[in-house]
Amino acid sequence: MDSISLCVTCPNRLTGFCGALLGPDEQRDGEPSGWQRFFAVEAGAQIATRRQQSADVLVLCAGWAFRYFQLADGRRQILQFLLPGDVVSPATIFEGNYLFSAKALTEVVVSGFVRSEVRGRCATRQGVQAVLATCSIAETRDAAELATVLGRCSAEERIAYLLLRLIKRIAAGNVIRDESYPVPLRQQHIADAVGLTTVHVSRVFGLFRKRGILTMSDGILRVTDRRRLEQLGSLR
Amino acid sequence: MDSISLCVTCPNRLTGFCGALLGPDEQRDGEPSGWQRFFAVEAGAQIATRRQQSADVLVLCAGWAFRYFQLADGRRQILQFLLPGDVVSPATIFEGNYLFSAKALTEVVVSGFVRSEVRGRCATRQGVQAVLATCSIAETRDAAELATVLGRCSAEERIAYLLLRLIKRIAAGNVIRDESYPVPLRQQHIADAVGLTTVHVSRVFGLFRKRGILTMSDGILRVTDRRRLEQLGSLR
DNA sequence: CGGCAGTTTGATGTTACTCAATTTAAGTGG
DNA sequence: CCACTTAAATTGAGTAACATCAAACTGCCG
Repeated sequence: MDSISLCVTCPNRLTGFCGALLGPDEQRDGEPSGWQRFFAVEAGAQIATRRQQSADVLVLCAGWAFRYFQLADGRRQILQFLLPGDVVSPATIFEGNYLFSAKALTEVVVSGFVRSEVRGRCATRQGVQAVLATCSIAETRDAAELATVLGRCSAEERIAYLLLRLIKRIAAGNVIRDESYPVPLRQQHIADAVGLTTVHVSRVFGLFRKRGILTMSDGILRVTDRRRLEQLGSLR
Repeated sequence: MDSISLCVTCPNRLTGFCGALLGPDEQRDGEPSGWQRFFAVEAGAQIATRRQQSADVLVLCAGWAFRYFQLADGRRQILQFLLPGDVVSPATIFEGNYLFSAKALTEVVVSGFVRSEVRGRCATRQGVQAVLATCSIAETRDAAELATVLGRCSAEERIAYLLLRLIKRIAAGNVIRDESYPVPLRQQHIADAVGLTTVHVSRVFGLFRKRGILTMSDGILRVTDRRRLEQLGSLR
């Protein structure tokens, strides 16, 4: 993970965690502010490793990544896909080492905030705590929903759930036409996220294609029957 | 859920969340302090329901309960078993309504703290924030580990993991002799916690018994081969 | 053109589910 | 104390869902 001198603009810095953390005065392009650093990470590279000590709080600025938990024998569970604006590991705001590992899916730019500074602002700056609470609540809700889906839902339901969650998050930050979403995932990632094998993921995609629900190729997910997808993948 | 006038002593109030929240001056037996109420809940009764509005932050004082998420068709996933001292739903400290439902396993005593007061103390009282952070981190870690186990582990591993987690928590607050733990769970609860059917849970217990790993009857779990159990159920 | 990573497909195996019957345990009222 | 009731656990047989193994196919890049 190389530190880059070029100052990269975090496209989502005005919203979410970054937005609350940085005052409006600091949210202009310009040289790094001293307690904020930027890193470029190449596709597929490790961003963080469980139990590793971390100097700062990482926030994803550009590209896709994922948080995961790996068992001793190599099996792994992807816990969350990370999109620009997401905190790589919210727990690092309070704790020195990572609870989970994280890897880059695409080329990625990560911003690191010095932890002590972040915590200082948590105490003093108006609104940071609220954002922190919201973020922490969202994290536990997501993890618990994932557990529910993994424990109680079929392969089709799991994949439908995952894709629905993803496209909602993608749509939140982008203009979407034709129910067509950029999703830079291999079937291996989907398998690791929903607790299946790649072979079975492929079969389910085949089924979805045959039934006219969706297709996925070239990193583009095209949803052709949103209603049916939601019948399968909504938890309510 | 009846409010009880009798003042019940929360045995764990000196540790964890309650301990940090209440000052040492308030930690004596006596009449309720005005912003803290107590409720008695009978075995099997609902303590909280998802999306229900909550006036206060509930903490379990006595008995066992569990948090769960229920799907529209009745399938449910138990997310965590709650022991005395546990916050029923940590998110309620910040949010008005429950993210998850909760039910009593045994007769239970729950203590309710007025939310505004809790939040006030979060801002001012030394140490409350740290405990809150620790508690929130533990919650996400547990949920993520659960997701990993559900997504990637076999039935035997799942049950071993669940029991190991439970006995660690039980042992933390009690004197344990003979690797023998009080566990007031039906096989139905275990099934709902690890994403299996009761029939299959029964078979796995039969296997564990035959192999001399553990037995469970009359609400007592007896571990006869801790090492083998840990080989199955440890994540490291 | 060959090589490689990712996907698809088929055949077969295993794990866990379903359904149904039986046993065990725990009350409950006479 | 004992028949009766009921909930929980166990067992067996058959089935469905998903895994495993292996081969073929696709698109891409050097």
